[in-house]
Amino acid sequence: MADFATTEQRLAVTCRRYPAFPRRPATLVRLIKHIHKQLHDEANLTLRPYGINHPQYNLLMMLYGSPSGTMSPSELAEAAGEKSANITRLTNELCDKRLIARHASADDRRKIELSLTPQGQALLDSLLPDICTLLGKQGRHLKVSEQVQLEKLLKKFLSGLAD
Amino acid sequence: MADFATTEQRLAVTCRRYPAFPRRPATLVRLIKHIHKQLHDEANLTLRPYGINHPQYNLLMMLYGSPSGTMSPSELAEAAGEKSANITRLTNELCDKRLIARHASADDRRKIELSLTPQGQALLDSLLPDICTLLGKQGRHLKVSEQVQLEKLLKKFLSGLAD
DNA sequence: ACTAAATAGTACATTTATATAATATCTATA
DNA sequence: TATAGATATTATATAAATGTACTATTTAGT
Repeated sequence: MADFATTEQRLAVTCRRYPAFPRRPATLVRLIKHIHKQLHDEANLTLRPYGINHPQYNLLMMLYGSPSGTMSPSELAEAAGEKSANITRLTNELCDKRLIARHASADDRRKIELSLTPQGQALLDSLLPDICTLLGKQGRHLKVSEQVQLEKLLKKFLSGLAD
Repeated sequence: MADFATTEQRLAVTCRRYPAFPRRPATLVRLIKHIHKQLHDEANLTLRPYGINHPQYNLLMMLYGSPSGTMSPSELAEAAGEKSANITRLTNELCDKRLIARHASADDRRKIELSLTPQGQALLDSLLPDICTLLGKQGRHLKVSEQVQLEKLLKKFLSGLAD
């Protein structure tokens, strides 16, 4: 899977059979897919010892990075890129583990405010060293200047995707 | 979701609370996640009228791009980035729709050879124009030179991910 | 104030993905 | 040729994600 050569060969065959096929964008799309899968799997592997999976970790980190320390389920869904229906299940699981807490919002009674509990905070404190190590390893093949350039290009690419 | 600014704000807060957090790799990881999700959703939207979803389309395209025209389930799993257990269900669905066919391999009776049927080929012929349009649109914000550069950096990034 | 439309959240049913283990076949070596 | 180990595939059970529909609340227009 980390070997991309066979994928490129398949793209070459595809373009031969269907010359209009936009090879470069297609290559980018397949690269993104490969990388995403790899990142997802590696994160899950790192997180497993801590009893949570990647989506759950993401939710915790969204709350960790929230300026106010709280987010509503729909904000969380948007931030984490999950469907809102999915958030209910994931936050239920995190509530069951006492990693986050639900509180009714004062100014809009439709809303619920989610926040990290001390236990949730403690869990993050315990696992962040491993996550930092992982992120460091994942970026190791790129010089800082390349990381900056890649970030810039990815943002530009993202901006071309409709929403 | 296509607005990445709030994500960057959260990363800033995260780094303030936890200075060792590797901000640049983390930004790359979140960008990849956002882009992947967007690509996945847009592809599904385009494919829906044709009665297949993105994973199924991917399998068909792997076969389409295969030099020999056939692949075993495990080759297909590797190529499409699906877990091998998942391939059984997906290929079952495609077989039910008569888009692919299964044949026992002559030289290794453990193996099965999967190939596109004429109907599968016809379906691809009918949907590829829409897919090409989509891919063209998705790459439109990047100049060719930028696409080349992005491709190069993504490959380098991928090479740093263990397998 | 009253009503229509919009928003927030969740429940439920369905679809999709994963992990585990079972079965069959092949390969290598004693 | 026996047999241990590796490989290919699938069955089954479990988990995760999604779509749809529903309730409650708020907002905006009359």
